[in-house]
Amino acid sequence: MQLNPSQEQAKNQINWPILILAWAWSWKTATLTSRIEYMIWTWINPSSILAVTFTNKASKEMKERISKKLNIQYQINQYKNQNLPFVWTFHSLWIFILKNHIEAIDMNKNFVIYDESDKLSIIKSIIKDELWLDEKKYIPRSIASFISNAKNALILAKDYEKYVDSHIKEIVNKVYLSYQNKLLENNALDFDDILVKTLEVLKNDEVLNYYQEKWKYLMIDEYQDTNAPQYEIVKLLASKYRNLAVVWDDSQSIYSWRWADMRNILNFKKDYPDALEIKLEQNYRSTQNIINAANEVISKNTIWIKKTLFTTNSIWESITYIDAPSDRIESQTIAKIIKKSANDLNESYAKNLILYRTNSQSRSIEEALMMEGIPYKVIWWLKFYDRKEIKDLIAYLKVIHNPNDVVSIKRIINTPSRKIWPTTLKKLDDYRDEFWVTYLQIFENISEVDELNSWAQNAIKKFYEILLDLMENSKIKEVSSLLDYIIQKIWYDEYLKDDTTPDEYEARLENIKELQNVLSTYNWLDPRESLSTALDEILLLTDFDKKEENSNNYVTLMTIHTSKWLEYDRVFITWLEEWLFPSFRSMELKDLEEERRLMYVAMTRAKEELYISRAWERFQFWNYVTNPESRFVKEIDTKYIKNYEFEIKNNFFTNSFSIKDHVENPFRVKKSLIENDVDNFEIWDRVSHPKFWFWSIISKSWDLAEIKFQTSGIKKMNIKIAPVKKI
DNA sequence: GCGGGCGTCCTTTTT
DNA sequence: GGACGCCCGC
Repeated sequence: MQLNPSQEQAKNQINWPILILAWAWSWKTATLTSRIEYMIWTWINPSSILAVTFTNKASKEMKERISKKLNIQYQINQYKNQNLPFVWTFHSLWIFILKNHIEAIDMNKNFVIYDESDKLSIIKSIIKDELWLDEKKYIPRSIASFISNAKNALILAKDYEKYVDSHIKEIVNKVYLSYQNKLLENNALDFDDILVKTLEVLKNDEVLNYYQEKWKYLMIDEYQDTNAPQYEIVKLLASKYRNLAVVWDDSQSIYSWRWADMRNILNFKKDYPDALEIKLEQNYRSTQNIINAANEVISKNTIWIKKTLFTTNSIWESITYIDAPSDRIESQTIAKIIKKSANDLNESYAKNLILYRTNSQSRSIEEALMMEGIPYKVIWWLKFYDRKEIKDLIAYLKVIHNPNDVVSIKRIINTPSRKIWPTTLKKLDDYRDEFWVTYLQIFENISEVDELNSWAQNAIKKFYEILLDLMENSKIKEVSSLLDYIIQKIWYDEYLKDDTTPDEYEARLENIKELQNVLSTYNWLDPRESLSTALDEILLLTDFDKKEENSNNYVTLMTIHTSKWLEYDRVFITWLEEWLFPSFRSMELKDLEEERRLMYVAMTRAKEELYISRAWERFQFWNYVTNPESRFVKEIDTKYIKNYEFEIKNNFFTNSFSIKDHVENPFRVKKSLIENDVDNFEIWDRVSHPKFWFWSIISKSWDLAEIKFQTSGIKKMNIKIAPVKKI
């Protein structure tokens, strides 16, 4: 590949901070790879180069390119090889640092990582059993999001008190403190902690110095998506040698809801006022028409860096608009188009990507694809790890690895059933709190726990024996045979068979087999190490990462967020309706602009053909609703668009729903004529709202109330006239 | 104590 | 429409 002048400039500037603006498909990965190659060519030690990406996919791609260029091979634990540049995702990099140096902040390196549901179960138990509060008023998910917010703003539990300015935050403060204690006791970290603790570790001068010397050349991709802790960590790592290159695109910033903060770009310029700025503006993928239309949409944003994205691809294929009467016809049309081009042109189904705003929207499309007999695959993040059988087995592995992991112990102690019931567990917990011992210590001396009858003691003793045996075996067995051994030892297969229908049983066996496959890639490491490496990586693993690109003949379905980084010949963007995309939760300017960037990302996934679709009538929220056409469709000049011609116009409504089923869109209920009695509403009352669903009141002064949605923002409303109902 | 049945609460987006 | 929690009957 021949680099263009700006790419060339980015490649050659290796001893200076640089800021690279890279628009969609400007070959930034290729540029970065050339830069690495060039560095090595100037005798820079490869292992002192660190490149960080957001997704496993991106890091895999970069590794492949580097392998090719340098003619070398990456292996699973790349850090063992001293002669390769480090290419990592943010999360695996932080975990690597923690594995090596978490002792600097007095934690044990056998820590485990808790996922979202582990986290919620801890928070729930704190709210219920420790604070004796009603989990319906103090919703665990909501409290969890407060805590997550705090962590990403770098507010530690011990400092949270200073920020308490409302009743709810008082509760959050208590939960936060207790939650962190529990994590510490369990030797566990949650996702946010991975960042916070890494930063803490790097505040140790000796450790920091070690990494500054280790990685003298830093490259960060997708910098617009970094959040505060990530920014701080990168700043620390780069502060000594100042060889930091960051790549970003403001138009593709779609993670502000995860605290990604574009101000980090401004901070970068402040930290490195002498930084060189380079723009990569040539798009090497899409046709001019798609690029023009995408530019036009994004230019409606008020915060937007002027783009002169251009391409030399001169084909002017129009964007096709499927303006369907019903959701069923929308999906059927998509299926037909795919089927037709597959049949007529004998092309692979793998050319097609179907995008939607939220995961739940895949269903209607799946049905149509199924009807046409088109093979497809829905990509759901973390779905693999979320499955019960996988969680069960991984919980066993986690406990073997870290016996302090109480959450996992609780998960497995009665799975399969050992008749160790919740009351027994409660007694164990009380005992543990009273005598300050670990579960394992209790198990060892179970006969001293007088609160338990001999039957329960015996059951636990048996469980403990199993555990000991598994731990013993983990020292000698490679990780995939350890899994075999666990399954056999706990009679897991029989448990599944009893517990499920034959079909489900088959599906679960499939998943376990898949887990086996994943684990067996770690077999060549020594047993303990393979267990620990596998556990870290499985948690970060997703369906998406297992997907071999274009190797199979199926249509791919995913959310737009997931599609970032990918390119397909033919792309369908579906459900283009107001309230859905843009989402009804994102109607404020700031959020709306992020939705628009999301549309930009979606459009630029297409290389050759782009289809956009909406339906006049769709079955949604257990009703038939009509939503107006998305503003994003209107924002594309009609000269770029042609309308899809439906073949059998008269058949629309025989396929569709009868008119009487149709109801008013619940999102667009006109302001209520009924005046609410203001005195009926109290703080902490839960109310329903036709547009925003379920809320609770967090403050009230006469008729003006602040109402908080469970996971998102606070809205001010006048209770008297707002269409709210007490529930 | 367990499991089935019924009521409640939901659905952004993900490392 | 489905997941999950809770209640009540064995």
